[in-house]
Amino acid sequence: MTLENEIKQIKPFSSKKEKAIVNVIFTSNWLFAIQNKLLKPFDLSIQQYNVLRILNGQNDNPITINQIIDRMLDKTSNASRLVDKLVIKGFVRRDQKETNRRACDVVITELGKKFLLNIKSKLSTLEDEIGDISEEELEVLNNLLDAFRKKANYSNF
Amino acid sequence: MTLENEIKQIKPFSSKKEKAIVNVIFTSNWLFAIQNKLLKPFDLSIQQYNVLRILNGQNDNPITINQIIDRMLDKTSNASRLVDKLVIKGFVRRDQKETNRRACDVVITELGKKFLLNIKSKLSTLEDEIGDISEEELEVLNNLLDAFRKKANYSNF
DNA sequence: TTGTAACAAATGTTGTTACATATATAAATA
DNA sequence: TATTTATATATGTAACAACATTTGTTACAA
Repeated sequence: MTLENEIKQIKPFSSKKEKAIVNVIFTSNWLFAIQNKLLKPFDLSIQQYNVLRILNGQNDNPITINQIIDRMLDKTSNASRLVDKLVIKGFVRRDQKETNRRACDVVITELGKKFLLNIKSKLSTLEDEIGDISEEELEVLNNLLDAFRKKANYSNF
Repeated sequence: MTLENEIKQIKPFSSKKEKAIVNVIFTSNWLFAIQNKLLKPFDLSIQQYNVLRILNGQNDNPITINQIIDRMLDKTSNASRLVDKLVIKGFVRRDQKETNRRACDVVITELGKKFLLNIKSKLSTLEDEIGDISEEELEVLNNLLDAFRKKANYSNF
């Protein structure tokens, strides 16, 4: 179904670029809704899930809160409290850094790894069941999205 | 810049589709942050802005709250309170429907139209300054996103 | 060395969102 | 007609997020 039909738009988009902007946002929200539904039974928010994935991707190298924020898809200012929740659940450990007592080392625990593995097996069906699109097309999509995020040099946002 | 660099990922994505999922979400958040920054001086949230655009797209035909929800990019359950805020600002009118006293007619006011026009002129620079990508590529991007949102018939999310 | 600035994280506050529930009305059915 | 069910919106509540501020620590310059 095309975007115009899905959002029941009457006026056409004023440009392909405007449509692409809306299309990216709409698709993202669509993915969010699906993921959210899948994560709900695990009592884990998407942001918590993403932090867990970031830590898992570190191969046991601890990272700081600021580094987590850097790597997050949505640069939330609440990483500190997100980590809190993961600590309470036992999925994450947070220790004061030895070299810098302001910063802290955050690392995923074995329990966190197991939990994530369990979730991933459930979520992988999501990947299988969406996207009527070939490997070549996925490659193109990824490249176009990367290009789409370029800003003009003089722009100041 | 590629996605992997932007989110400083160490492990590669396990599939092009997984990368595409993250890429769409990341790009959407990127767009959100830019739009948010541009709308901030107007004291208007993105959701309020979107509702205003939906109403403006109606060519003076009133629509109900449910129809607004239908057309929204993020199907929030708070359309009622969003309309509240726009009514307070004088950008929108809400009347009880004559044919159905449960429902209501929501319509944009002249003030709302003027306000939107003013904002749009500011936001159009956003469109001009992002996306290093041709018209043909935008067409491809839009089609790929539409295809990406397809679900397998048997899937139940 | 002392004072100031910069930094990393945590926290307070305010507003928003999601979800469940309530209210009011309309439609359907017995 | 009376009762049940469905519909459209509104609202209460708890969790969450954004933003600003605070706390504790480090760096650096006078």
